[in-house]
Amino acid sequence: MSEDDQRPPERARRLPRAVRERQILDAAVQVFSRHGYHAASMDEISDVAGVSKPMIYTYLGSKEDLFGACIRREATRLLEAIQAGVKPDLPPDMQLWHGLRSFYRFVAEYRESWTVLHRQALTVGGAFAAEITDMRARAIQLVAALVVSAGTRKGVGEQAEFSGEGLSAALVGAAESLADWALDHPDISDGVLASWLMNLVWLGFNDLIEGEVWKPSE
Amino acid sequence: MSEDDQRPPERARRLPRAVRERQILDAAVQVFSRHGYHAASMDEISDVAGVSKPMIYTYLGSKEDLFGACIRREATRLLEAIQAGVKPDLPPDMQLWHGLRSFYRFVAEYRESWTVLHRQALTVGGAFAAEITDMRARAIQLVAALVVSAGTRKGVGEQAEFSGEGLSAALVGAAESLADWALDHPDISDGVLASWLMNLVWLGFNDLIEGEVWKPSE
DNA sequence: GCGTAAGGCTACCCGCCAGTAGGTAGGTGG
DNA sequence: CCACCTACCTACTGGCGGGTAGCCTTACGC
Repeated sequence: MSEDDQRPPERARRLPRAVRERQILDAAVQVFSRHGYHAASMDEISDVAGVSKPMIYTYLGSKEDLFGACIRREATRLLEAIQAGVKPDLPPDMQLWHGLRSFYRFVAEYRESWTVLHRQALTVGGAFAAEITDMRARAIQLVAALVVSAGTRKGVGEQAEFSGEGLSAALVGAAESLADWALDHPDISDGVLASWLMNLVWLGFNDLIEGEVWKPSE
Repeated sequence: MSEDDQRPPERARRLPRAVRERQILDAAVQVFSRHGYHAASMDEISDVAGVSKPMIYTYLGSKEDLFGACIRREATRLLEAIQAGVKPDLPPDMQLWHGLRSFYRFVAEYRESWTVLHRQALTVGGAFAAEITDMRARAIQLVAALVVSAGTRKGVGEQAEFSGEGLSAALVGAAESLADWALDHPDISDGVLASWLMNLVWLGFNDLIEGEVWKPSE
């Protein structure tokens, strides 16, 4: 009998570092997205990655370092996905629409990335929470710029019924919430989701610009 | 010398069970809202409550039980606060407006309750996540009922540009996100916040009902 | 003034898990 | 075939924190 008939379950061996790091990060994102930072154990991550625990420590450092690496990789992916879809020379509403479509496409394709960024990253507290909050704030300001540019173009300043930043915060929240909802309704396309939001938000926003205002009726 | 000149830092002693339970729950909400479920330690909670750890276990059971008690108390508070503000015989838009105002008043007054419910409860997984998701789903359906009642009144059914449930999910998300934003802007009143949202959402929604639809421009 | 029950605490146990020490196996140059 | 390096692993430790055993103390009935 030859010496290879007793090989254990055939685990890939002696792979280059870059490949291992990818495997580990993939596994970490998966486990973190399922259990959250604190409830995730390094043992489970190493299991899923098909790699022993010390590998993780040599390649990617402590648990916190690992989580940071995940967050940054996924955040970069998300931003790149959105930027790839946006066409800067279009009018504000079309820019927003394309951004939204890219966003929903990303969330559908990388649900675990989205879960980690949206749900889990804030629960760690400290530096990561700040990092994420920051990124979100930048997203809000980006949207606010679109909104305000569309607004001032028509001569609307800041007034009681109108705060660009506040409205943008609401809009971003609406987009996120709809993303979560869409995870349970995978048959709805990104175009439809983006359209819903545009119809909800942009029409109302247009009215506001035109000076039409909703007021409590008594 | 009398026997009371060496009293330690004057901790309230021998209080009835109901009072202790309140103290413990208050402390737990505070600590859970700061650190999240897993990172919160029973020792810290007992410290903040001014009570020893075994008290917590005799009165409120395990850590999970305690968290459940927090969630349920705060959820009840929130629902009662909203129901207290809503006037069921008004038209849909005014109902929504009053509900939103009550909601923002609650969030401003009990920020920790809101944080626990919104941020932390989902990270525990299992029964609590389900419970919260469920509550949120009920909130969405409630809003959806308002939206649809206003919609069908004008003869609009389900169509490509219009999904009552989807829009409501977006609306609830917008409301939540604006609540988070408002936590950093405490000078903005609940009435103003609610008005912003009404202007953003209700106007757009009205247009939609009237058959005006936003479409990508090419 | 003495039993006894209920309020309350100190001091401990023990499992889980982040992090590591120290070793083996396969490849490469001489 | 020997020296050495790098990829990789098994097996451990140390501490943190959930949960508890057992004791003290105040109030009250008799």
